[in-house]
Amino acid sequence: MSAVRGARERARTEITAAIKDEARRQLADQGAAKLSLRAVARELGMVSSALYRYFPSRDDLLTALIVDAYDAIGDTAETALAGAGAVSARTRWVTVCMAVRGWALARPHEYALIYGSPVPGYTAPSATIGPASRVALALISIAGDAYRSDGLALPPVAPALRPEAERLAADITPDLPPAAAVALAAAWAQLFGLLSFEVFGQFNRVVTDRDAFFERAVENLAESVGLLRRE
Amino acid sequence: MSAVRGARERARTEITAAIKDEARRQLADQGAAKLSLRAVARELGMVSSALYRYFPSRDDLLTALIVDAYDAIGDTAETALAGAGAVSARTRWVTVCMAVRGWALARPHEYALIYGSPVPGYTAPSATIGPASRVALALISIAGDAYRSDGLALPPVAPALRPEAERLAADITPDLPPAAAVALAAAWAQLFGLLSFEVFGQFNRVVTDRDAFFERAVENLAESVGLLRRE
DNA sequence: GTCTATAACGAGATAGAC
DNA sequence: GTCTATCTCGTTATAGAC
Repeated sequence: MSAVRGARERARTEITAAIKDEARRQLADQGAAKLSLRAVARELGMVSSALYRYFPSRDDLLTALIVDAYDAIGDTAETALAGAGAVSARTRWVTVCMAVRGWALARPHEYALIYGSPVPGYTAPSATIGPASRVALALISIAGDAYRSDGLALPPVAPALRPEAERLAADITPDLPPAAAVALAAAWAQLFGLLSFEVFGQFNRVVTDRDAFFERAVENLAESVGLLRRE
Repeated sequence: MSAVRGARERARTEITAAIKDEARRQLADQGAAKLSLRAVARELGMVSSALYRYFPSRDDLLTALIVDAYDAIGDTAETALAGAGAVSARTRWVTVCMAVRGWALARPHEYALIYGSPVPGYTAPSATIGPASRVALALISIAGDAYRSDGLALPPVAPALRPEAERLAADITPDLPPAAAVALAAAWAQLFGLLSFEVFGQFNRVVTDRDAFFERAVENLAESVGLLRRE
Protein backbone atom coordinates (compact mmCIF):
# COMPACT_ATOMS: atom_id res chain seq x y z
CA MET A 1 0.00 0.00 0.00
CA SER A 2 2.71 2.46 0.85
CA ALA A 3 4.60 0.92 -2.07
CA VAL A 4 1.65 1.78 -4.28
CA ARG A 5 1.53 5.27 -2.98
CA GLY A 6 5.28 5.42 -3.52
CA ALA A 7 4.90 4.44 -7.17
CA ARG A 8 2.09 6.88 -7.67
CA GLU A 9 4.02 9.68 -6.09
CA ARG A 10 7.01 8.80 -8.21
CA ALA A 11 4.91 8.96 -11.35
CA ARG A 12 3.41 12.22 -10.22
CA THR A 13 6.83 13.72 -9.60
CA GLU A 14 8.06 12.56 -12.97
CA ILE A 15 5.11 13.92 -14.87
CA THR A 16 5.29 17.20 -12.99
CA ALA A 17 8.94 17.47 -13.97
CA ALA A 18 8.15 16.60 -17.60
CA ILE A 19 5.49 19.31 -17.72
CA LYS A 20 7.90 21.88 -16.35
CA ASP A 21 10.66 20.80 -18.71
CA GLU A 22 8.41 21.13 -21.71
CA ALA A 23 7.13 24.48 -20.44
CA ARG A 24 10.72 25.69 -20.09
CA ARG A 25 11.37 24.58 -23.64
CA GLN A 26 8.43 26.66 -24.83
CA LEU A 27 9.60 29.56 -22.69
CA ALA A 28 12.79 29.57 -24.70
CA ASP A 29 11.26 30.01 -28.11
CA GLN A 30 8.01 31.79 -27.42
CA GLY A 31 8.46 33.69 -24.21
CA ALA A 32 6.52 33.60 -20.97
CA ALA A 33 3.63 35.66 -22.30
CA LYS A 34 2.73 32.94 -24.78
CA LEU A 35 3.19 29.97 -22.49
CA SER A 36 0.21 27.75 -23.23
CA LEU A 37 -1.07 24.81 -21.23
CA ARG A 38 -2.57 23.29 -24.32
CA ALA A 39 0.68 23.40 -26.25
CA VAL A 40 2.54 21.83 -23.35
CA ALA A 41 -0.07 19.08 -23.09
CA ARG A 42 -0.03 18.46 -26.84
CA GLU A 43 3.74 18.14 -26.91
CA LEU A 44 3.60 15.63 -24.06
CA GLY A 45 0.87 13.59 -25.71
CA MET A 46 -1.59 14.45 -22.99
CA VAL A 47 -4.90 16.17 -23.11
CA SER A 48 -5.01 19.69 -21.76
CA SER A 49 -7.48 18.97 -19.00
CA ALA A 50 -5.12 16.34 -17.58
CA LEU A 51 -2.59 19.05 -16.80
CA TYR A 52 -4.97 20.51 -14.26
CA ARG A 53 -4.23 17.55 -11.99
CA TYR A 54 -0.69 18.92 -11.71
CA PHE A 55 -1.15 22.66 -11.98
CA PRO A 56 -4.50 24.22 -11.11
CA SER A 57 -4.02 26.99 -13.67
CA ARG A 58 -1.61 28.41 -16.16
CA ASP A 59 -0.46 30.96 -13.60
CA ASP A 60 0.41 28.20 -11.17
CA LEU A 61 2.62 26.59 -13.78
CA LEU A 62 4.28 29.96 -14.35
CA THR A 63 4.77 30.36 -10.62
CA ALA A 64 6.40 26.93 -10.43
CA LEU A 65 8.80 27.87 -13.22
CA ILE A 66 9.62 31.15 -11.51
CA VAL A 67 10.22 29.51 -8.16
CA ASP A 68 12.40 26.87 -9.82
CA ALA A 69 14.44 29.55 -11.55
CA TYR A 70 14.95 31.55 -8.36
CA ASP A 71 15.89 28.37 -6.53
CA ALA A 72 18.34 27.36 -9.25
CA ILE A 73 20.11 30.70 -9.29
CA GLY A 74 20.00 30.81 -5.49
CA ASP A 75 21.49 27.31 -5.31
CA THR A 76 24.21 28.39 -7.70
CA ALA A 77 25.08 31.32 -5.47
CA GLU A 78 25.02 29.29 -2.26
CA THR A 79 27.03 26.44 -3.73
CA ALA A 80 29.64 28.83 -5.05
CA LEU A 81 29.85 30.48 -1.66
CA ALA A 82 30.17 27.17 0.18
CA GLY A 83 32.84 25.98 -2.21
CA ALA A 84 34.90 29.14 -2.13
CA GLY A 85 37.00 28.01 0.81
CA ALA A 86 39.20 30.18 2.98
CA VAL A 87 39.63 33.20 0.77
CA SER A 88 38.96 36.86 1.43
CA ALA A 89 35.41 38.14 1.57
CA ARG A 90 36.14 40.15 -1.52
CA THR A 91 37.16 37.03 -3.42
CA ARG A 92 34.08 35.19 -2.19
CA TRP A 93 31.93 38.08 -3.40
CA VAL A 94 33.46 37.93 -6.86
CA THR A 95 33.14 34.14 -6.94
CA VAL A 96 29.45 34.25 -6.10
CA CYS A 97 28.77 36.99 -8.66
CA MET A 98 30.60 35.11 -11.38
CA ALA A 99 28.70 31.93 -10.58
CA VAL A 100 25.39 33.76 -10.78
CA ARG A 101 26.50 35.20 -14.09
CA GLY A 102 27.39 31.74 -15.35
CA TRP A 103 23.90 30.50 -14.56
CA ALA A 104 22.28 33.48 -16.27
CA LEU A 105 24.34 33.12 -19.44
CA ALA A 106 23.58 29.40 -19.58
CA ARG A 107 19.83 29.91 -19.07
CA PRO A 108 18.93 33.26 -20.59
CA HIS A 109 15.22 32.49 -20.87
CA GLU A 110 14.83 31.45 -17.27
CA TYR A 111 16.85 34.50 -16.32
CA ALA A 112 14.49 36.68 -18.35
CA LEU A 113 11.56 35.06 -16.57
CA ILE A 114 12.74 36.24 -13.17
CA TYR A 115 14.77 39.38 -13.87
CA GLY A 116 13.24 40.62 -17.12
CA SER A 117 9.96 42.35 -17.88
CA PRO A 118 7.04 41.21 -15.75
CA VAL A 119 4.67 38.80 -17.49
CA PRO A 120 1.53 40.76 -18.47
CA GLY A 121 -1.52 39.78 -16.48
CA TYR A 122 0.51 37.75 -14.01
CA THR A 123 1.14 38.81 -10.45
CA ALA A 124 3.67 36.84 -8.46
CA PRO A 125 2.26 35.20 -5.33
CA SER A 126 4.10 35.56 -2.05
CA ALA A 127 5.56 32.07 -2.47
CA THR A 128 8.16 33.60 -4.78
CA ILE A 129 9.51 36.01 -2.18
CA GLY A 130 11.65 33.52 -0.30
CA PRO A 131 13.38 31.94 -3.30
CA ALA A 132 13.80 35.37 -4.87
CA SER A 133 15.95 36.57 -2.00
CA ARG A 134 18.48 33.74 -1.87
CA VAL A 135 21.11 35.41 -4.05
CA ALA A 136 20.79 38.58 -2.03
CA LEU A 137 21.11 36.63 1.21
CA ALA A 138 24.31 34.99 -0.01
CA LEU A 139 25.79 38.41 -0.76
CA ILE A 140 24.60 39.76 2.58
CA SER A 141 26.22 36.87 4.44
CA ILE A 142 29.57 37.67 2.80
CA ALA A 143 29.31 41.26 3.95
CA GLY A 144 28.30 40.03 7.41
CA ASP A 145 31.39 37.84 7.71
CA ALA A 146 33.61 40.69 6.63
CA TYR A 147 31.93 43.07 9.05
CA ARG A 148 32.47 40.78 11.99
CA SER A 149 36.11 40.05 11.21
CA ASP A 150 37.43 43.29 9.76
CA GLY A 151 34.62 45.78 9.62
CA LEU A 152 33.28 47.41 6.48
CA ALA A 153 34.78 50.52 4.92
CA LEU A 154 31.69 52.60 4.30
CA PRO A 155 31.02 56.35 4.28
CA PRO A 156 28.38 57.63 6.70
CA VAL A 157 24.78 57.67 5.58
CA ALA A 158 23.52 61.03 4.30
CA PRO A 159 20.84 62.56 6.55
CA ALA A 160 18.17 62.34 3.84
CA LEU A 161 18.71 58.61 3.55
CA ARG A 162 18.96 57.90 7.26
CA PRO A 163 15.36 56.72 7.85
CA GLU A 164 15.41 54.48 4.80
CA ALA A 165 18.79 53.08 5.78
CA GLU A 166 17.55 52.17 9.23
CA ARG A 167 14.37 50.61 7.96
CA LEU A 168 16.31 48.64 5.36
CA ALA A 169 18.87 47.46 7.90
CA ALA A 170 16.14 46.38 10.31
CA ASP A 171 14.45 44.39 7.53
CA ILE A 172 17.33 42.69 5.77
CA THR A 173 20.57 43.09 7.68
CA PRO A 174 19.81 43.40 11.41
CA ASP A 175 23.42 42.71 12.35
CA LEU A 176 24.98 45.25 10.02
CA PRO A 177 25.20 49.04 10.15
CA PRO A 178 22.53 50.95 8.16
CA ALA A 179 25.11 52.14 5.64
CA ALA A 180 25.81 48.51 4.71
CA ALA A 181 22.15 47.77 4.08
CA VAL A 182 21.84 50.63 1.61
CA ALA A 183 25.07 49.73 -0.14
CA LEU A 184 24.07 46.07 -0.38
CA ALA A 185 20.65 46.81 -1.84
CA ALA A 186 22.22 49.05 -4.47
CA ALA A 187 24.97 46.56 -5.29
CA TRP A 188 22.38 43.81 -5.58
CA ALA A 189 20.40 45.78 -8.17
CA GLN A 190 23.55 46.85 -9.98
CA LEU A 191 24.84 43.29 -10.24
CA PHE A 192 21.68 42.30 -12.07
CA GLY A 193 21.89 45.44 -14.17
CA LEU A 194 25.24 44.31 -15.48
CA LEU A 195 23.87 40.83 -16.01
CA SER A 196 20.73 41.95 -17.78
CA PHE A 197 22.72 44.13 -20.14
CA GLU A 198 24.89 41.17 -21.01
CA VAL A 199 22.12 38.58 -21.27
CA PHE A 200 19.71 40.85 -23.12
CA GLY A 201 22.30 41.98 -25.65
CA GLN A 202 22.76 45.61 -24.65
CA PHE A 203 26.52 45.07 -24.58
CA ASN A 204 26.58 43.86 -28.19
CA ARG A 205 28.97 45.96 -30.23
CA VAL A 206 30.03 47.69 -27.00
CA VAL A 207 31.80 45.35 -24.59
CA THR A 208 33.87 42.58 -26.13
CA ASP A 209 35.87 40.89 -23.38
CA ARG A 210 32.88 40.40 -21.14
CA ASP A 211 34.57 38.05 -18.68
CA ALA A 212 37.20 40.61 -17.76
CA PHE A 213 34.73 43.47 -17.82
CA PHE A 214 32.24 41.73 -15.57
CA GLU A 215 34.84 40.57 -13.10
CA ARG A 216 36.19 44.08 -12.75
CA ALA A 217 32.69 45.50 -12.34
CA VAL A 218 31.74 43.11 -9.56
CA GLU A 219 35.03 43.83 -7.80
CA ASN A 220 33.98 47.44 -7.79
CA LEU A 221 30.62 46.38 -6.35
CA ALA A 222 32.49 44.54 -3.59
CA GLU A 223 34.31 47.75 -2.84
CA SER A 224 31.05 49.69 -2.83
CA VAL A 225 29.72 47.53 0.01
CA GLY A 226 32.87 48.13 2.01
CA LEU A 227 34.79 44.91 1.43
CA LEU A 228 38.48 45.65 1.81
CA ARG A 229 41.00 44.75 -0.82
CA ARG A 230 43.00 42.52 1.52
CA GLU A 231 41.69 41.03 4.69
CA MET B 1 -1.18 69.44 -56.28
CA SER B 2 1.46 70.09 -53.64
CA ALA B 3 -1.38 71.16 -51.37
CA VAL B 4 -2.99 67.80 -52.00
CA ARG B 5 0.22 66.02 -51.32
CA GLY B 6 0.62 68.13 -48.19
CA ALA B 7 -2.80 67.10 -46.93
CA ARG B 8 -2.12 63.50 -47.78
CA GLU B 9 1.16 63.52 -45.94
CA ARG B 10 -0.50 65.17 -42.97
CA ALA B 11 -3.14 62.45 -42.90
CA ARG B 12 -0.48 59.81 -43.21
CA THR B 13 1.45 61.27 -40.30
CA GLU B 14 -1.68 61.44 -38.17
CA ILE B 15 -2.70 57.89 -38.90
CA THR B 16 0.81 56.64 -38.29
CA ALA B 17 0.75 58.37 -34.92
CA ALA B 18 -2.66 56.93 -34.09
CA ILE B 19 -1.45 53.43 -34.92
CA LYS B 20 1.56 53.81 -32.68
CA ASP B 21 -0.54 55.25 -29.86
CA GLU B 22 -2.93 52.35 -30.00
CA ALA B 23 -0.03 49.89 -30.21
CA ARG B 24 1.51 51.48 -27.11
CA ARG B 25 -1.80 51.08 -25.32
CA GLN B 26 -1.83 47.39 -26.16
CA LEU B 27 1.79 47.09 -25.09
CA ALA B 28 0.67 48.20 -21.66
CA ASP B 29 -1.88 45.51 -21.04
CA GLN B 30 -0.71 42.61 -23.16
CA GLY B 31 3.02 43.00 -23.56
CA ALA B 32 5.18 43.25 -26.64
CA ALA B 33 5.03 39.53 -27.40
CA LYS B 34 1.32 39.68 -28.07
CA LEU B 35 1.31 42.90 -30.05
CA SER B 36 -0.99 42.17 -32.96
CA LEU B 37 -1.56 44.28 -36.05
CA ARG B 38 -5.10 42.96 -36.26
CA ALA B 39 -6.04 44.06 -32.77
CA VAL B 40 -4.58 47.50 -33.38
CA ALA B 41 -6.55 47.79 -36.61
CA ARG B 42 -9.77 46.65 -34.99
CA GLU B 43 -9.45 49.18 -32.20
CA LEU B 44 -8.90 51.93 -34.74
CA GLY B 45 -11.87 50.88 -36.84
CA MET B 46 -9.61 49.94 -39.71
CA VAL B 47 -9.14 46.67 -41.45
CA SER B 48 -5.90 44.87 -40.80
CA SER B 49 -4.75 44.99 -44.39
CA ALA B 50 -4.93 48.78 -44.30
CA LEU B 51 -2.27 48.87 -41.61
CA TYR B 52 0.25 47.34 -43.95
CA ARG B 53 0.32 50.59 -45.87
CA TYR B 54 1.83 52.20 -42.80
CA PHE B 55 3.91 49.37 -41.36
CA PRO B 56 4.96 46.55 -43.69
CA SER B 57 4.99 44.04 -40.83
CA ARG B 58 4.44 43.60 -37.15
CA ASP B 59 8.18 43.77 -36.62
CA ASP B 60 8.34 47.14 -38.34
CA LEU B 61 5.70 48.48 -35.99
CA LEU B 62 7.66 47.08 -33.07
CA THR B 63 10.82 48.69 -34.38
CA ALA B 64 9.05 52.04 -34.63
CA LEU B 65 7.86 51.74 -31.03
CA ILE B 66 11.35 50.81 -29.87
CA VAL B 67 12.98 53.68 -31.73
CA ASP B 68 10.37 56.07 -30.34
CA ALA B 69 11.01 54.84 -26.81
CA TYR B 70 14.78 55.16 -27.13
CA ASP B 71 14.34 58.62 -28.60
CA ALA B 72 11.98 59.67 -25.82
CA ILE B 73 14.28 58.53 -23.03
CA GLY B 74 17.24 59.99 -24.91
CA ASP B 75 15.43 63.31 -25.32
CA THR B 76 14.65 63.27 -21.62
CA ALA B 77 18.31 62.82 -20.78
CA GLU B 78 19.50 65.47 -23.23
CA THR B 79 16.89 67.98 -22.16
CA ALA B 80 17.73 67.47 -18.50
CA LEU B 81 21.40 67.94 -19.29
CA ALA B 82 20.81 71.09 -21.32
CA GLY B 83 18.60 72.55 -18.59
CA ALA B 84 20.92 71.76 -15.72
CA GLY B 85 22.81 75.06 -16.00
CA ALA B 86 26.14 75.87 -14.44
CA VAL B 87 26.36 73.22 -11.78
CA SER B 88 29.04 70.63 -11.08
CA ALA B 89 29.43 67.63 -13.35
CA ARG B 90 28.40 65.46 -10.45
CA THR B 91 25.15 67.38 -10.06
CA ARG B 92 24.52 67.19 -13.81
CA TRP B 93 25.08 63.45 -13.67
CA VAL B 94 22.53 63.06 -10.89
CA THR B 95 20.06 65.34 -12.69
CA VAL B 96 20.25 63.32 -15.89
CA CYS B 97 19.89 60.02 -14.05
CA MET B 98 16.88 61.25 -12.10
CA ALA B 99 15.25 62.51 -15.29
CA VAL B 100 15.79 59.16 -16.98
CA ARG B 101 14.28 57.49 -13.93
CA GLY B 102 11.29 59.82 -14.08
CA TRP B 103 10.63 58.81 -17.67
CA ALA B 104 10.94 55.11 -16.85
CA LEU B 105 8.56 55.29 -13.89
CA ALA B 106 6.03 57.22 -15.97
CA ARG B 107 6.20 54.76 -18.87
CA PRO B 108 6.99 51.36 -17.44
CA HIS B 109 5.79 49.45 -20.49
CA GLU B 110 7.84 51.41 -22.94
CA TYR B 111 10.76 51.05 -20.57
CA ALA B 112 10.22 47.28 -20.53
CA LEU B 113 10.16 47.28 -24.31
CA ILE B 114 13.68 48.66 -24.55
CA TYR B 115 15.38 47.54 -21.33
CA GLY B 116 13.42 44.40 -20.43
CA SER B 117 13.47 40.91 -21.86
CA PRO B 118 13.98 40.73 -25.62
CA VAL B 119 10.80 40.10 -27.60
CA PRO B 120 10.85 36.45 -28.74
CA GLY B 121 11.32 36.08 -32.47
CA TYR B 122 12.22 39.72 -32.94
CA THR B 123 15.72 40.92 -33.73
CA ALA B 124 16.37 44.63 -33.56
CA PRO B 125 17.53 46.15 -36.85
CA SER B 126 20.55 48.42 -36.88
CA ALA B 127 18.26 51.46 -37.00
CA THR B 128 17.82 51.12 -33.25
CA ILE B 129 21.52 51.42 -32.43
CA GLY B 130 21.73 55.20 -32.72
CA PRO B 131 18.68 56.06 -30.62
CA ALA B 132 19.67 53.38 -28.09
CA SER B 133 22.94 55.11 -27.31
CA ARG B 134 21.64 58.60 -26.61
CA VAL B 135 21.37 58.24 -22.83
CA ALA B 136 24.86 56.77 -22.70
CA LEU B 137 26.19 59.63 -24.84
CA ALA B 138 24.69 62.19 -22.47
CA LEU B 139 26.45 60.54 -19.53
CA ILE B 140 29.70 60.29 -21.50
CA SER B 141 29.56 63.98 -22.34
CA ILE B 142 29.27 64.86 -18.64
CA ALA B 143 32.34 62.79 -17.88
CA GLY B 144 34.10 64.43 -20.84
CA ASP B 145 33.41 67.94 -19.52
CA ALA B 146 34.67 66.97 -16.09
CA TYR B 147 37.78 65.37 -17.55
CA ARG B 148 38.69 68.46 -19.51
CA SER B 149 38.15 70.87 -16.63
CA ASP B 150 39.24 68.93 -13.56
CA GLY B 151 40.26 65.47 -14.63
CA LEU B 152 38.67 62.25 -13.46
CA ALA B 153 39.60 60.47 -10.25
CA LEU B 154 39.99 56.89 -11.48
CA PRO B 155 42.22 54.02 -10.40
CA PRO B 156 44.48 52.53 -13.07
CA VAL B 157 43.12 49.79 -15.28
CA ALA B 158 44.06 46.27 -14.21
CA PRO B 159 46.35 44.53 -16.72
CA ALA B 160 43.76 41.88 -17.57
CA LEU B 161 41.30 44.56 -18.57
CA ARG B 162 43.75 46.75 -20.46
CA PRO B 163 42.96 45.52 -24.01
CA GLU B 164 39.22 45.75 -23.45
CA ALA B 165 39.59 49.20 -21.91
CA GLU B 166 41.51 50.49 -24.90
CA ARG B 167 39.10 49.00 -27.41
CA LEU B 168 36.17 50.42 -25.48
CA ALA B 169 37.75 53.86 -25.23
CA ALA B 170 38.55 53.88 -28.95
CA ASP B 171 34.93 53.00 -29.75
CA ILE B 172 32.93 55.16 -27.40
CA THR B 173 35.12 57.73 -25.64
CA PRO B 174 38.07 58.60 -27.89
CA ASP B 175 38.87 61.71 -25.84
CA LEU B 176 38.88 60.02 -22.46
CA PRO B 177 41.36 57.68 -20.76
CA PRO B 178 40.62 53.94 -21.07
CA ALA B 179 39.78 53.69 -17.38
CA ALA B 180 36.92 56.13 -17.91
CA ALA B 181 35.46 54.08 -20.75
CA VAL B 182 35.28 50.97 -18.60
CA ALA B 183 33.82 52.84 -15.65
CA LEU B 184 31.23 54.53 -17.83
CA ALA B 185 30.10 51.31 -19.46
CA ALA B 186 29.67 49.71 -16.06
CA ALA B 187 27.88 52.71 -14.57
CA TRP B 188 25.59 52.81 -17.59
CA ALA B 189 24.53 49.19 -17.05
CA GLN B 190 24.25 49.68 -13.30
CA LEU B 191 22.03 52.73 -13.68
CA PHE B 192 19.55 50.65 -15.65
CA GLY B 193 19.92 47.84 -13.17
CA LEU B 194 18.67 50.12 -10.41
CA LEU B 195 15.92 51.34 -12.68
CA SER B 196 14.80 47.90 -13.79
CA PHE B 197 14.62 46.70 -10.20
CA GLU B 198 12.42 49.65 -9.35
CA VAL B 199 10.22 49.52 -12.45
CA PHE B 200 9.85 45.75 -12.46
CA GLY B 201 8.97 45.54 -8.80
CA GLN B 202 12.07 43.84 -7.41
CA PHE B 203 12.32 46.56 -4.76
CA ASN B 204 8.79 45.89 -3.50
CA ARG B 205 8.89 45.12 0.21
CA VAL B 206 12.59 46.02 0.21
CA VAL B 207 13.23 49.66 -0.56
CA THR B 208 10.63 52.14 0.61
CA ASP B 209 11.98 55.65 0.14
CA ARG B 210 12.98 55.06 -3.45
CA ASP B 211 13.66 58.70 -4.31
CA ALA B 212 16.32 59.04 -1.65
CA PHE B 213 17.70 55.58 -2.33
CA PHE B 214 18.01 56.13 -6.07
CA GLU B 215 19.56 59.54 -5.73
CA ARG B 216 22.21 58.20 -3.37
CA ALA B 217 22.90 55.26 -5.68
CA VAL B 218 23.43 57.43 -8.76
CA GLU B 219 25.69 59.71 -6.76
CA ASN B 220 27.81 56.67 -6.08
CA LEU B 221 27.77 55.91 -9.78
CA ALA B 222 29.01 59.44 -10.44
CA GLU B 223 31.85 58.75 -8.06
CA SER B 224 32.59 55.45 -9.77
CA VAL B 225 33.25 57.24 -13.06
CA GLY B 226 35.61 59.64 -11.33
CA LEU B 227 33.42 62.73 -10.92
CA LEU B 228 34.71 64.70 -7.96
CA ARG B 229 32.48 65.75 -5.12
CA ARG B 230 33.21 69.47 -5.64
CA GLU B 231 34.50 70.99 -8.80
C1' DG C 1 -8.93 8.44 -4.29
C1' DT C 2 -6.10 9.42 -8.50
C1' DC C 3 -5.84 9.95 -12.91
C1' DT C 4 -7.07 10.55 -18.02
C1' DA C 5 -10.31 11.43 -21.76
C1' DT C 6 -14.33 13.54 -23.98
C1' DA C 7 -16.83 17.43 -24.78
C1' DA C 8 -18.04 21.84 -24.35
C1' DC C 9 -18.00 27.22 -23.14
C1' DG C 10 -16.68 31.85 -24.64
C1' DA C 11 -13.22 34.42 -26.30
C1' DG C 12 -9.89 35.56 -29.59
C1' DA C 13 -6.84 34.84 -33.79
C1' DT C 14 -6.24 33.49 -38.71
C1' DA C 15 -6.86 32.31 -43.74
C1' DG C 16 -9.18 32.68 -47.65
C1' DA C 17 -13.19 33.27 -50.62
C1' DC C 18 -15.93 36.75 -52.16
C1' DG D 1 -13.09 45.87 -47.27
C1' DT D 2 -16.32 42.05 -45.62
C1' DC D 3 -17.68 37.43 -44.12
C1' DT D 4 -17.14 32.99 -42.84
C1' DA D 5 -15.11 28.78 -41.65
C1' DT D 6 -11.59 27.06 -38.96
C1' DC D 7 -8.06 27.43 -35.83
C1' DT D 8 -6.18 28.64 -31.02
C1' DC D 9 -6.66 29.47 -25.99
C1' DG D 10 -7.94 28.67 -20.57
C1' DT D 11 -11.03 26.50 -18.14
C1' DT D 12 -14.80 23.46 -16.48
C1' DA D 13 -18.15 19.50 -16.15
C1' DT D 14 -18.55 14.83 -16.54
C1' DA D 15 -17.67 10.05 -17.15
C1' DG D 16 -15.00 6.17 -16.69
C1' DA D 17 -10.31 3.35 -15.94
C1' DC D 18 -7.18 1.99 -12.43
